[in-house]
Amino acid sequence: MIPPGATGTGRMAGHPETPPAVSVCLEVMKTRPQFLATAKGARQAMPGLVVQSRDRGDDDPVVHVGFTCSKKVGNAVARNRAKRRLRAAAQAVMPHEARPGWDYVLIGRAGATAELPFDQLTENLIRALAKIHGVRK
RNA sequence: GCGGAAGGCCGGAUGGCCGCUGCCGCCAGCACUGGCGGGAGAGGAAAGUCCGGACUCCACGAAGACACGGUGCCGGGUAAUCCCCGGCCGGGGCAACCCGAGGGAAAGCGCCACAGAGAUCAGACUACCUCCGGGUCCGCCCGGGGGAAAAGGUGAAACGGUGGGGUAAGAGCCCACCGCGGGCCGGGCAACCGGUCCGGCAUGGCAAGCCCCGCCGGGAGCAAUGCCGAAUAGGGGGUCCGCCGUCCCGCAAGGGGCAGGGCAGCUUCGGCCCGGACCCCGGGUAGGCAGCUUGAGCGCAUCAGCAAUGACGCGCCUAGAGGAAUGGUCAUCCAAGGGGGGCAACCCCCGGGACAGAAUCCGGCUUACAGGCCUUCCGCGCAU
RNA sequence: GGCCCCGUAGCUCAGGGGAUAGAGCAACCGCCUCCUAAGCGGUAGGUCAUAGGUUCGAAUCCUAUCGGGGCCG
Repeated sequence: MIPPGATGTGRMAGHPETPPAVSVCLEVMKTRPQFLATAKGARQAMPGLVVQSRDRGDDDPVVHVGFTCSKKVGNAVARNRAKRRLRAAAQAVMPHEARPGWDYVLIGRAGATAELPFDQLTENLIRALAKIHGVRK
């Protein structure tokens, strides 16, 4: 999925094959308990998306990222398109902005996630992460 | 040129950068895997899950019957169908053409509200004709008997229709045509069509009411099914057992033997109940693998056929994910739409892309859909 | 992905070819009471999910569509 080659537990932190800027290793979260746990954490809404996140507090520096859309967004085509754009945005932003050991869930919003220009969408994501990290400090 | 009918096809294109999922080759590697290169990667409906199959499991002597469900003009096509093609009949349209669950109501049962005199073993309100009696303003009226079922009116439907004869008035009472039923002849594989003769009105509608007749159907579904298989808990089996106690050695410290605990029992062997540790076994969850993509496949040509389709030849390989890849972004072009300029061809600017995302695989049907292209045909108008 | 069920008044449901489509609760008006509740009387409220078809006639029968809900080892 979005992080290069990130499937399964074979990928451990510290390997240098991830994007060179920051040594943050991304993984996609898939299971319902992970989503529910992250939903209890900090939440930041922006015009183009909603971000939920939490510090897992364990020693594992892996960053989990989940993508989701409610049926409010539209039919299957609209939901898949929104999730793809969120993946593309996460791929561009998360290696630089994410914090090791945190989980993030990106939620698509009706209309905006699919229609907003891409640079605004990434800018939304950066600002949302900055706000969350600022509050948590 | 205008209006219309039918059928088929397409469903943005090209390129750059960054990514995702399989496959192939090379290199590295114990394994997991990693690197480089190459090539592939959503639809006509992928949808609804309405039909039909393939495939898998379950059940079952073969086969048939009953029940239940489906289907229903005839012939053909197909692996099969509630599908497709051709034809028939009925209805609609000037026509091209379109629509139709379209077997059986003289096997049986059931239903036909309201209105109406009468609704299926039909019926007689108004009104018609006639006879008898009475009345009379000589038009006719009243009462009773009989004839008759044409007219009015009701209804979705009134026991054939139109016309003529006939009659006191009438009636298939008689005649002609139409309709209906039966026989014969001709055409057609058949549905059915045409002709002719006879009968003489007998047979209201509803079977998407029960039903009868013909044909079809065993049930469940890829979350099917097969294989591998953690942790934890639990099941079966095996071995061993702390503390305490007791016995032996020793002056003592200590060492060693027996013994897990409990119950019944004089004791042994043995029995029952309750524990702990370790090992083994099978079931089995998460998870993984297979099923999983070469198939009633696609393209082209020829032949057979009115066609659906079939036969044969050559060529091609065309998604296989698994909470689920097929994307993000930029540029140019193409078309819908809008504005401006120009007689026009055309030019410039703005603008923005229908319905919709594979999930075991096929054949159909149905539904959604911006816009575009092609072919054939019909009617009207004009010109020749 | 597959299988199955249900759409009738604001809510819960009847009605299974001929009704003006009913019942209970809720709503509104009135009576009762010092006031409220209960009780009594009355009123209004429906594209019978949508579209075709069968029938003289459809909420009811048939077909398709739309919407909602449930189940699977």
